[in-house]
Amino acid sequence: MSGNKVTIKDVAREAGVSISTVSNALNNVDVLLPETKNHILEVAHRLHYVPNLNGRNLKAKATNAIGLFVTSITGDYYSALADSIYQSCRNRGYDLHIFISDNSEAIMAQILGRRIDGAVILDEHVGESEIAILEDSGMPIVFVDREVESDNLASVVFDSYHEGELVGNFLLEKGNKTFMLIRGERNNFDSIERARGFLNVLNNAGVTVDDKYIFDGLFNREVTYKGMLEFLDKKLPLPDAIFAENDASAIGAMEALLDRGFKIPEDVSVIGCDDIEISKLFRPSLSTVRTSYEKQGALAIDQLISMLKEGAKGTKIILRGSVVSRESTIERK
Amino acid sequence: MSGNKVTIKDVAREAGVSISTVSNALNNVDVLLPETKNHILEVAHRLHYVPNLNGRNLKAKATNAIGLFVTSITGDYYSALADSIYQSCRNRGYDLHIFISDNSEAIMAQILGRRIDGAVILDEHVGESEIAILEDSGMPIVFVDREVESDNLASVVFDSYHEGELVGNFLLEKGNKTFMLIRGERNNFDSIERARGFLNVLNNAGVTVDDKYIFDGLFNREVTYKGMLEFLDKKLPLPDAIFAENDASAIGAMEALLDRGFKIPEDVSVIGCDDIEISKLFRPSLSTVRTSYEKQGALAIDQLISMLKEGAKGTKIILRGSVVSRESTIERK
DNA sequence: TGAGGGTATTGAATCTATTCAATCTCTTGA
DNA sequence: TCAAGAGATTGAATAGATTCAATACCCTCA
Repeated sequence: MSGNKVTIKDVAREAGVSISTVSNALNNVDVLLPETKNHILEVAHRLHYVPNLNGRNLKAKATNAIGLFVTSITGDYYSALADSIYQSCRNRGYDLHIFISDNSEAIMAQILGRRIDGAVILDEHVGESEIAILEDSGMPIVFVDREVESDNLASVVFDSYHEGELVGNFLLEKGNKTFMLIRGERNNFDSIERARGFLNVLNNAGVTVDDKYIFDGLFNREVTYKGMLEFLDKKLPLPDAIFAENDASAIGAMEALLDRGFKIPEDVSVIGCDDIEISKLFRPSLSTVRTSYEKQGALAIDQLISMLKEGAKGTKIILRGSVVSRESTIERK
Repeated sequence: MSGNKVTIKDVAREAGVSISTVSNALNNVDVLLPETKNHILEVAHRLHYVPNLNGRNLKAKATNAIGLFVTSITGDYYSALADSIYQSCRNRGYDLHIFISDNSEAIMAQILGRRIDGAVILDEHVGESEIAILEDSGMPIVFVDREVESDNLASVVFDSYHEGELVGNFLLEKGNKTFMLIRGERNNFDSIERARGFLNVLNNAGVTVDDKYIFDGLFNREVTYKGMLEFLDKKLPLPDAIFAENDASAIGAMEALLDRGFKIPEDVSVIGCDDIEISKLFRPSLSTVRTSYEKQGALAIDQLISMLKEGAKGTKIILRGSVVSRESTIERK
């Protein structure tokens, strides 16, 4: 009926051998008579025996599993990253356990509680003091949202400043002369860096952006939609091009413009950043900056596994994006 | 420097008490002198002690964790479901471990290996024989992609047949007379049921759909886009309304229609099923059938936890959707 | 003063699987 | 025939935590 938990002891009794022998048979330790081994395997299979992982991992001091810690699982970034990390783990023979977390305690419990052999962390809840503890624990960990580098701590991050530069150069090359910047969150690192890169490029070209043409979209579609409508109500002249610091925000801006009857890109060009799924599907399709989340995930696992298997030291990897030009931007004379 | 693994033994030695006393202090067993307990807690904190979960779970025969097994983590359905399951687990005080899987062995290893106390499974790789083993194991499990019901096995599924009926009735009430059906996959249960519900409603109203107006979109945007272009090239009269069995497919159909210069909904109405994120954002926004993944996730966890805590028996829950009317459908005279 | 009783603490068993040294069995060769 | 050696199997220790019966201690009261 139920509660039928088969242990190695049951297999041993049923097969008429010792527990050690069953263990050897199951772990391919090549010292058994083939007939003994086959018999044990047959019995184990018949009883639906599956090793208790708690016992196994306790003794082995290893789990063959990697943990991925994220604050959310919704959204293109998270799912693309999780997916590429999954693929990489799979190719390398590791199990992947994904944990969603809204505080760092659970993360520390899983990592220091030895339920995994290594971790990838994308979670701003983890603070400096916890990083120090993690470093001290010797557990190999790769951060994908901050720059860290030590014996057992590594990171794979994007160059947000460069993304801002890319957009600035792209828009200038297309002949745009006046600009609007829709910011993300004021104290978000990526937001600050994208803005800095963008504005520096413009400044170097002798272009300044008036404060009236900068507002906070908070990386959010609805917020930007409303912000854009407010801007349009002021009846100021439209800029040649708008840079929204992420695609969700850019879509919100485009919706507001379209709802007010403006044509994109004829009246104004719009470019975002991130290349989320909707960007390609929206009409007009959105120009943007693509960074490879797949590459980020793969590099994170590569690094984690070389720390795990070869005892490699953690390093810091910085990835750069590239512009994807679509319908929402146009060449201006 | 590193590899610094603190065990309960270290805490006991440092605090000058026995291992049992440390265990009692940490687990709030109320038999200790407050000063002893506080001292132990202080030492444990100072040493950054975190219990080894393998040891703890082995002895306790419980993990306080629920496993979610999915074949993928990308896509609106998976992420919405995972998110609602996460929220429910969190509210109930359980950890959630998400596992992506492309075969059933890993699932069986985790579940029968006792690394979790219960599971939610959305994974067609799990076959009948494995379900029998799971049932026999007594482990509480909720399936969200198939109907199962036994002492420790439960399910929460959608009524796809009813979804098809909803669309049929909705389109008939809007005055549509001729129809096109874009199917999903021929041997997919949801696809079969949605088609059956839709066509039955039409048949009961005396309407038939010619085979020329039925094609397979495989639940896929690109495939449907191409299929729709092929259809349009035949220059057959457009139907009043098109039902695509999922939203991705409906978006593909709309893209083809728009690219050929047709107007939606003036020339033809389009309705999908699933209410994915893009549906609301696309222009025109897509009418569709909404089923609550959030509710599905919450019910799955409700059920799982009552099996876990109260030893409740598994039941079968069937959820129904409702039509969301947006810009892509119109009233016809 | 010493038996009885309550409270705080500890020792030892236990959970399951792995590992390695020890044992047992069989064969071979002097 | 028996020692040596090879090969197969087993016993016992171990991993880190929990649990419960047992002990130690202190106080009270006859």
